[in-house]
Amino acid sequence: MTSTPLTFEFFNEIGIIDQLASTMFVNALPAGMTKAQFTVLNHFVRLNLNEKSPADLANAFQVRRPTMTSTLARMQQAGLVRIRHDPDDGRAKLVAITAAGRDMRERCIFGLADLIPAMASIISNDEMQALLPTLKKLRAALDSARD
Amino acid sequence: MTSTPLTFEFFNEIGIIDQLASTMFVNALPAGMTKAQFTVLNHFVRLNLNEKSPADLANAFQVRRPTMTSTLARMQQAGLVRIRHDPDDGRAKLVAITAAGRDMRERCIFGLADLIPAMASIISNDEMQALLPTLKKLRAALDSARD
DNA sequence: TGACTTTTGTTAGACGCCTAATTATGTAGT
DNA sequence: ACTACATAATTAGGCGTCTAACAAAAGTCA
Repeated sequence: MTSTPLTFEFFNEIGIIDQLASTMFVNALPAGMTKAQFTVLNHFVRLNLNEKSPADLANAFQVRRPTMTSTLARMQQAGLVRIRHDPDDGRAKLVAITAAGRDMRERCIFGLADLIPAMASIISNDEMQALLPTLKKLRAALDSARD
Repeated sequence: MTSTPLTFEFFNEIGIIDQLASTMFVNALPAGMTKAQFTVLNHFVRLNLNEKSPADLANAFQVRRPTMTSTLARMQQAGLVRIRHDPDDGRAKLVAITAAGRDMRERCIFGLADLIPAMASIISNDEMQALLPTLKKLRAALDSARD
């Protein structure tokens, strides 16, 4: 299709896959839980972090600062994270996961477990493994292309 | 990382790539234009369509009906599409692209042209070509997995 | 010290996407 | 015909993401 350059077709597929997979993902989570919020919780647990600034978190997820502000506000409201002023920097804040946050993360992992076999019938490990290196490279390149 | 199963890592990369690429994409479009709206316009032109129902369009883009309703409402407001009741089905509507819509689509294509070389330095045609078959298969599988 | 620049976080406004529920219209089956 | 189910579109409400603009604090440097 000359009128659909490869580049557009490629990113169009990526976009639709993300949309569909994200919806399945969220539906496997406890009610009210979202992908963005789970990602934050998981980040704290996986990397065993104590406190991180919103800016650091935004950076870690390749998301803008205002996006992180609003996600964190909801998470704080839900008791999933604790936020305090950084005593060493009047501008900054420090975010930490709470016990309720860890608990919620556990329940998310539990719900998501069912998703793995479902996905296995849709795409094989070999296929994912084959694509992953290029995807990681692409992600890194796009990230550094951001101003 | 044992704690990040391949499946999650895979879809996480996809998600971030989509996010970053979409932002670049939208920034290359005329002011106020969005990816979703461009996609609709492009669909009409590429497939040389006359009229399509909102439901058909939603289906074509793997998007829910209410999503399409709101996108079309904005496009109609902007004069990019014309919407009328389907004379043969009291429930349905029929959407058509307007001259202004075609014009806008042209201007989008023009703006996007600059993106292709930029992307070329980020991922090669060969790499995209190599991934595309699996991505298309994955997209189709995820789509049919939807209820 | 003082002026300029950078960084952090927030607010405001817009979009796209979703789910749940509603209304109107069609279709099927008895 | 009537009833029951299915389909089209919408409304309402919520989340995540973005850009633009702003306030406050920190850093830089003459």
